[in-house]
Amino acid sequence: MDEVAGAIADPVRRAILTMLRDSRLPAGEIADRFQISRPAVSRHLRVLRESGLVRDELVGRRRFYVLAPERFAELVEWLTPFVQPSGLEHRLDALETEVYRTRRERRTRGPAARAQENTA
Amino acid sequence: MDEVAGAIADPVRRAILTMLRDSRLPAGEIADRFQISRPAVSRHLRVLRESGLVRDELVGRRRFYVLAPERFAELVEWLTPFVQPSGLEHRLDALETEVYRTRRERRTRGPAARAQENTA
DNA sequence: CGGAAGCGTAACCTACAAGTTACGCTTTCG
DNA sequence: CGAAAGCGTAACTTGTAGGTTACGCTTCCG
Repeated sequence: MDEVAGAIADPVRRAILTMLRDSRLPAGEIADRFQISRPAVSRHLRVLRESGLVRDELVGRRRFYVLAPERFAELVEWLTPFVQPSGLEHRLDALETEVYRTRRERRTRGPAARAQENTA
Repeated sequence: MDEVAGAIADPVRRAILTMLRDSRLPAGEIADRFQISRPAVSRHLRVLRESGLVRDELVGRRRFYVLAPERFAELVEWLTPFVQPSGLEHRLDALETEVYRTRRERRTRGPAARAQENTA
């Protein structure tokens, strides 16, 4: 829990997580999107890995990073009691949005399409 | 947003927030519950204040701290897209729990009771 | 087989977060 | 009015997070 909160506290790591929301990415491609050096990004990736927020998949000489959604829920559940009752509406809206997004993506790219992406 | 995430990353500050969930507290009483020195706690309180997660209310020579729920929602909304679809159930459960908790508290202590507490 | 591609790690530097002690400003009250 | 209560702030110390460069290990491919 402490690790998760700490991991999310850094803006670079939050940006990485946002990138991975769209698709899995190899370490090099992630590093290219930042101004900081590749080793610096590599360590951010390690922090994310150790916090359990991402997994890595080795493919040849590349290492792909993938979101590991499980741990996110912890933090959300910790935060829930603090959200003001009037904020519940917004949260339900967000939930709804998310449900639609998930459905749309499942239509767009089925499980089969997943094997095709990121093979450049 | 960065401030909020950073504020929550610290275990002491999370503990303070949890305390304030039950009732508002004066700075001294908060400090007493930790092993670290009072000035240290005082700075944690400042961080929380500047991040907008808490407000302070001056009463005589005491300074009470109160939760300011608004900012919490930001973080929750940022996290929402990452929570796995199967996690939605858990989140809805948490929501339900929270709703009941809120209702129970509103029954137990009405708005009138609020003026009575923490007047020791 | 040898060089390049792709990453991680080690060693080092620097800035900052978080702790401590000392101090000063209001407010309360005998 | 003066002392104590209640907090915040300043100044200082120290561990660690995050950046850089240098290096080494696999994997791919001409």
